[in-house]
Amino acid sequence: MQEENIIENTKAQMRKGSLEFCIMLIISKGEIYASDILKELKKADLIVVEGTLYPLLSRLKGSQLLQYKWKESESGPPRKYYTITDKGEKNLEQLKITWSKLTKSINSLIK
Amino acid sequence: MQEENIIENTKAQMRKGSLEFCIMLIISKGEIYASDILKELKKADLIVVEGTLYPLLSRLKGSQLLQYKWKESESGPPRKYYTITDKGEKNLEQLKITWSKLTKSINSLIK
DNA sequence: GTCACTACCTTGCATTGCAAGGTAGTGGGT
DNA sequence: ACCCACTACCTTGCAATGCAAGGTAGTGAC
Repeated sequence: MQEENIIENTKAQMRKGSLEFCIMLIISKGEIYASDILKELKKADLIVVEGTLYPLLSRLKGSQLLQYKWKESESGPPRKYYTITDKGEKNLEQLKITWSKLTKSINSLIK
Repeated sequence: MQEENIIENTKAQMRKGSLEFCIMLIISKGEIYASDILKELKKADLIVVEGTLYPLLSRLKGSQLLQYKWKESESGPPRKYYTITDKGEKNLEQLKITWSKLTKSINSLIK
């Protein structure tokens, strides 16, 4: 770890911590494919790269929280469109609760 | 990763992400030693173990965000009491901003 | 002197984000 | 027919780091 980058590093850690949660949130809003997930994350100031996203999507698929369908693109190679499963929805509800508790805990530490 | 423990795992990741931040917050409130930091974290529902805390404190010390003084205990071995440095305070202010932005981003995804 | 307790710290493993590099489909220009 | 740019998918290898487990040492009670 570079001495200069402590803040950047901790920032990155915070982001990492909520990554799965954020991705589940995005996909829960409707079918979407990887590149557009990256764009959504970027819009929310949560920088993520391909090498992070693809393995993560595979993991979530492997845990049956997500599923995908291949769809043709109008221009370019076909895309994997991800959607959330019932199991995924249930998990996501739990994660929302967890997130809410965590933010409460930390906000109480800040005060 | 065990299939059963997806929620626990993601919960753990969320906790990890904010660990450094939380520890800095706790120490910024006044000098404290490792075992009491663990108790504070537990009170805030942020479970951490020794094997995590000690290396982290060393890292933060190495980055000059923290400093410590040895103090005798009334019963038992001496303790390392940690305090935050000026550099640490500045970092912590940055981290508070980062945290605030992150929660806003994620809360906007939740809606 | 031994035991219990507290407090410090280290080792080795597993997870995982990420930079970098790889494969392949589509379509436009020549 | 060929190449090139673009998009989209995925993998490899490295480095960071949380954690279980185990280790060292000071204090005081019996």
